[in-house]
Amino acid sequence: MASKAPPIDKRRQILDAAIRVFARQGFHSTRVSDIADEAGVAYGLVYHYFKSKDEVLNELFTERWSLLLAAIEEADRSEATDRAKLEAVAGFIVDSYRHDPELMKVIIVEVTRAANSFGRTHLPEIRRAYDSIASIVAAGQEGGAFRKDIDPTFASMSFYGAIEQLLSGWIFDLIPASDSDFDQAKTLLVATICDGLEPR
Amino acid sequence: MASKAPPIDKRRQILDAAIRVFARQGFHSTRVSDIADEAGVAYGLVYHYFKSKDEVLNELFTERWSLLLAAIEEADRSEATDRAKLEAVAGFIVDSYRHDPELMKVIIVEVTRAANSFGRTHLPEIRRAYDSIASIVAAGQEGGAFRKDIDPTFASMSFYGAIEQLLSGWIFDLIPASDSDFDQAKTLLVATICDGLEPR
DNA sequence: AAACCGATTGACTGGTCAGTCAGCCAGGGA
DNA sequence: TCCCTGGCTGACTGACCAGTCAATCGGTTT
Repeated sequence: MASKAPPIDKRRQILDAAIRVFARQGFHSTRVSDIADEAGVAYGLVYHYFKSKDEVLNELFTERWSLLLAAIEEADRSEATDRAKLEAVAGFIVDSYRHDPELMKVIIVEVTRAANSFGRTHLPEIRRAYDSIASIVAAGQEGGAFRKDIDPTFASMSFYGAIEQLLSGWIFDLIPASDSDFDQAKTLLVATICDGLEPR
Repeated sequence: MASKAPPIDKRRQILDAAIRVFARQGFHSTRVSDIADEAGVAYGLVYHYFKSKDEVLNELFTERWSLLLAAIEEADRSEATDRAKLEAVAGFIVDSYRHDPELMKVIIVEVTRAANSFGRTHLPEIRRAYDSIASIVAAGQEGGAFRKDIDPTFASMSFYGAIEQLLSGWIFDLIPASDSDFDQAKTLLVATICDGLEPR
């Protein structure tokens, strides 16, 4: 008993190879043969497990984005202060990058910031993230923790935009990306959005 | 005398057509023939004026980005308050979108947020924008207008990221884009980054 | 051992386009 | 009138690559 799955999961192997190749060359300039080569697998096998090249990227995105959505929604529902909820969101995304920079690079560069081509399909899911963040802000306004003259949707876009810009900076070596930079970023992100630049 | 240039500038005509087509279909899925058709011009003429399809996009980006850089750098040098300088930057970008949404869509979607493929070539110029904004923030910190515990580069990335995210929201119909939304955005953008979400 | 079946292989096909190029045409000069 | 020049034309080519498919392999069942 207990041996329906082959010893090595070729499907997983292909997905992991795809992460590496997409991160290195970008989705558009990777050939399906590149993925197969990187995975050490025959060309045709990619099509045994996936309907198309697009579906490979799809799978990578969905796998990770659902985690991210879950994390944001959990923060939203938690009992923490509103500011701590935002910290949790920023923290989760920054840590995602820290632990798997290649995957996050692919997701941001090829999906999230490619809303014209590939990301178009996923706009609803992407939007759900903005909405959940907006919901945290709205709750903060209700409870008096945040001022009420800034539209929650607007605040959410700014916050998320700042996070993504930061990741882009790391991805393309525009800003230093050490462990301490990551930790600082979490704090500063929230400090900026909550306290602002002007001294109190 | 005075007629070296043909009555209609075909080169300009091609560039304008390219803006429309790139905005509609995205760079990757527009064929050079699409540009020629939209411009009402023969296929080969595109190659008379431009070395390649890439060069068309290049030209569009450079044309507009240099204006943007000039505007930011002028704000940086001006005598206004530091907060007003940031307002000038946000205002210029928002107005650019208001007056020419298709061009800005192309620039953001195909260059600025496509740092992996096309944007890679332009990273230095893009970076210059971040740096100039950072320089405004740094000046504000020197003069005591801004708190000093937030790294200027970090603040600059957050600010620019927020702006770009907002434009993306307009571009992809995630948030309403009326004239009053544009005006509000300028103010809120600066209010958020300077004052923060928490009440004072 | 023979039939069976899903995993695996990689040569091949069909379609798509960027870029080339040989030549056309209009109008200015001799 | 007849060249000459350079903007302009669009059919054509060569390269590239996603996706197909017929064949093979290796393990399991009867």
